[in-house]
Amino acid sequence: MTVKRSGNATGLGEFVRRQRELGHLSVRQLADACGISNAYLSQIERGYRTPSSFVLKALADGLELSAETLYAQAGILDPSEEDAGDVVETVRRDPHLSARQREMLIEMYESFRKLNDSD
Amino acid sequence: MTVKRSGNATGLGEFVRRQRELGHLSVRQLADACGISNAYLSQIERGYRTPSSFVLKALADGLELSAETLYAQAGILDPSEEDAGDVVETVRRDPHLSARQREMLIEMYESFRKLNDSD
DNA sequence: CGAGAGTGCTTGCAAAAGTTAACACTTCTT
DNA sequence: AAGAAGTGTTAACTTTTGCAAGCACTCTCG
Repeated sequence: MTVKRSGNATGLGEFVRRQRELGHLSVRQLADACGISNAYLSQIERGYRTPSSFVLKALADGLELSAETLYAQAGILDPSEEDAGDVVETVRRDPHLSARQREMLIEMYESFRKLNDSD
Repeated sequence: MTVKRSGNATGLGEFVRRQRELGHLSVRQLADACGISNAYLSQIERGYRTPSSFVLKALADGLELSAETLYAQAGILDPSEEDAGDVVETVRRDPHLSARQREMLIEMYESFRKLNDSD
């Protein structure tokens, strides 16, 4: 195969592992939720295997995040196509919220970020 | 693998073939453009093979359509997930949050919206 | 008529994906 | 202390992916 492969495979694995740990799931729990074997998930997380589209999709579902995010992490979707967007900016621009509500959401978001960083 | 597979695999193949013919490309031409073998492309189009994420991405590029479109055809991406923009989507895509944190933010956001609507 | 060159398709194989069954380790229970 | 149950990982295996090489066919051209 001439197609570029596995350039970001490790990045994907690390991302999956981080997401799994943030959700306090064991390898077996997530693997079961995804319908794949725990051994395989372990290998994916450590960059020894490159999951297929279907497994990637199942992982996204199991981790409860959008498939785009995972695909972007895998280096499959162009950044321009996925563009995760900045939560803070999007909240600021939302015309349906009051100023106070915006503030609360942003504060909540940032406290989550801070929490996760200190893990 | 227990993950649902190849449900739409044939649909994908037919779609690729249609797109290729619309572009007046031969199997070999598209295969070359995608960096895959013509034999393999032929099998994909007739539903005998399920292309990996990387090949799918290459096919999208070769056919000059967005990866989302192809992934949707493959039954991998939900069509609803295709457009970005609002707060909920942005939160769902944020790679730095845990599943629970995402849920909390979204719930908070939606309760705000509901509150505001009833004014 | 041939000889190229174009079309899609089949075959056989190497390499990668993915599974089952174990392993070594920790933690909790009795 | 020992056993049960949880953690992640390894090894050996089967299945699928993806390719190189070649097949059969059509069309064009000298």
